[in-house]
Amino acid sequence: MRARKIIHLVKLYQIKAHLLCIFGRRNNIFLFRTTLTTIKDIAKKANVSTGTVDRVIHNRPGVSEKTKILVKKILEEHNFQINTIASTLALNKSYKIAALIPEASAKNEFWSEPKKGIEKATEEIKNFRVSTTFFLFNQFDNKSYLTAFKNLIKDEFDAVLVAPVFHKETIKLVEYLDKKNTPYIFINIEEKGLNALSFIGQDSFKSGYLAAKLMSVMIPDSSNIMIPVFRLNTGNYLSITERISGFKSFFNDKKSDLEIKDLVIPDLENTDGITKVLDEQFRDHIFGGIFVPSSNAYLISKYLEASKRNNIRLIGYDTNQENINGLKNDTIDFLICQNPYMQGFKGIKLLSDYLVMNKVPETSYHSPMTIVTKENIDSI
Amino acid sequence: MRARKIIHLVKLYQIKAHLLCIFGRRNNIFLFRTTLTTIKDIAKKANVSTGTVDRVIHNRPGVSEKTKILVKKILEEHNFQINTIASTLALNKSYKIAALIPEASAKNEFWSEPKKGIEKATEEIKNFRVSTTFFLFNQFDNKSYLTAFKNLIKDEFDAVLVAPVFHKETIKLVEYLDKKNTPYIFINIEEKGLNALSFIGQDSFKSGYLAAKLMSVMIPDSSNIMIPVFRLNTGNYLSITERISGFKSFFNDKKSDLEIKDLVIPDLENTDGITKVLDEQFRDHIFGGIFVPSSNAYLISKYLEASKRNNIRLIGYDTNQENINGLKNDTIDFLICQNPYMQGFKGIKLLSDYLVMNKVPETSYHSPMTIVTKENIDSI
DNA sequence: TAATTTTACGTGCACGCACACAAAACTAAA
DNA sequence: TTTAGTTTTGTGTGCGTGCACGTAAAATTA
Repeated sequence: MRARKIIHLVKLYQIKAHLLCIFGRRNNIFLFRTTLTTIKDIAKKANVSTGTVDRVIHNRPGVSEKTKILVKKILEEHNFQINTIASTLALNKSYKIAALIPEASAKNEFWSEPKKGIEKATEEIKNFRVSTTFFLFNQFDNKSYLTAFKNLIKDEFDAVLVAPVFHKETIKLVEYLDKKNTPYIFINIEEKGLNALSFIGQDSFKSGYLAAKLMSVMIPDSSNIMIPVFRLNTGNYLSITERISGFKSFFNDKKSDLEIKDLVIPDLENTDGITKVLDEQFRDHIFGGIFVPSSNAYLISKYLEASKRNNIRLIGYDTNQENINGLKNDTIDFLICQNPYMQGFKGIKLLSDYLVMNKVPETSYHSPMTIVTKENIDSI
Repeated sequence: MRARKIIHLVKLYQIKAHLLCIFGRRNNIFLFRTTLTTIKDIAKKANVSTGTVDRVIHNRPGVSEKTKILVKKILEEHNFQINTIASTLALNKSYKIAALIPEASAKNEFWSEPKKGIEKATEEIKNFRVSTTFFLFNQFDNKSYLTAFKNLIKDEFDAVLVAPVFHKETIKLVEYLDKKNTPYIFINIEEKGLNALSFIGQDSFKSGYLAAKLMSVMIPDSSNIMIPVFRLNTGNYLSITERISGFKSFFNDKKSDLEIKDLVIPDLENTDGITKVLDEQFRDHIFGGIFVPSSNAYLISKYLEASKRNNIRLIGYDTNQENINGLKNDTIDFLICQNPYMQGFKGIKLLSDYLVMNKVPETSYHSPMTIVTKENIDSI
């Protein structure tokens, strides 16, 4: 018994000695370390019990104004921050996060990446008793989005990660969450003006601007550019609009007199239809480049290949398999990629940090715009 | 007393109920959750005490073969993973990481970013009792690197994060660390063939390849390209070589017959000297583009401006202030940026994970090659 | 002034794990 | 069979925090 105490004393001594921080500089050696002050230490300094310190920290009632002020002062003096890992252990509380994202399909595997990121993050935070439940929907079917939402509200969740693919339906969802005071983060698609805790995704406008830059160095100043928009891209409609306006604003800023032709393509399932519409355009114009503001660049790529139109520069979004094929056979020049894995990962991490340690995230995290070419595709 | 027990039982029940996982699919709802099995649970199943389970988990002696096998079986059946946060709390052990990186100067603020990343990571892991000590050196002075190293070995560290700026000196450092069995990770500069736990930085070869791609779309096929190398870039010499060979290999692969002129510039402090060397080159050749494989693109940029040579495409590395100026006044077209903040952050995180939870990192993490232009510089 | 309520603070257990130590279960020699 | 030694297993304490509960002292009421 005695011996054990001594051993613990020695341990304690080692730690305390170890924690003797030398802040400041000496021989270019910096110690960067935040002292581990415990509520016990604080309690001793304030001549109160740990219970009182705890009450002060959590603003629980039952502390006289006098001691409250004293303890608060000492807490601040020591820059005390609660030890989250001990706290979670003691709290023994579990959190449930819902992830409302599109399901990946063979045709469109984009959303498998955020899902993987979410799963990885969930794995990392499981010891904090945070779990994730997926509610998947068809990104082309707003009904399925509503169904997923209805399934979601059957249970209680502490936070929600949403890919707000459908605007109107998202308003309803948000209304519900706001009423319930449930925090939520948007990923991939930005919805401004709502009470989201944060947004994680690309700055669509700037990505369009960058695409324009790339286009401008590839084509002569006098060229025309086509921007085809596919009807069925119901989802990230706003992103697409933003990308386009970013793209155009580059040439505006440059005071370039090159012409940009918007083109709506009604049905992305119908190859013949696409061909017809594009043939028409090419009859009337000479295009130097095509900017596809969605992930469907491969459709244009296939058309260009089939109709043997060479020397037309093509820039698109996202590294889905068909786009990658386009890159590899030299019909697509650049793809702008938005790190979808990271979006899912970060989304869950931020929500977990918010729930577990009350860490309020930034209002937005813009994922880096990785530029993918035939040459670097394998290293992305 | 009785009441308290009951409350705890209720708590326990809630958690267990909560953990009743429904794996698999139902209405597109997935529960992604790894069950929280404790050593207590395992002990009960195996009809042994938690002490025995603990001994088995950590391969400690004193367990009969029979029970060891039994416990191991049950551990595997439940896919048991120790709860790191409870473990660190119980271990009450502290780890010290040394960070051996160049110091940022007014002239070269690049290394302030990894430092910030390291500080941020340290802050995040402080509750795991991991601390970081900086040993800074002058990136142009190998003596200072050795001094920093000597300061480092005065103390004992559990892991080291190194920017191996000087090759020969790094060999010595590594020899020492290997003997001491201290794990180390390289950031920013790759040193192959050593026992580093991991490398975090750019794939220099691929970045050169990408630069070549960008260059190739900007200049006519018949142009000449200049690659100036500055003598004083002692540090990342290998990276620079790799970048150059990546760059050249792009045009090799393309079977392009354009000419690439290597140029060694002796003294980067002497503007007149630079001007003289470059003037000479421009007298003899017509260059369509210049690829600066170091962070000194701004020197070329200044020359081009001063000598009023327009329409020469310029690609460089790193977003230091002078390079940014070059971007903004349109003399530099592209900068390839290597996310230095992330390198520091990730380096510390990986070492901490390795120390605290024995998580072995990948052998290399290549940071995304962000392409910076005048147009997106403000959003990076 | 006593009885009662309210306020203010201390105490002890639990979270999941690690580890020192106690205890029990064998083993083998006397 | 007893005893000492060895191996195996069980127990208890602490890590830092949260919280239910206990309890003096102070404030209020009768």
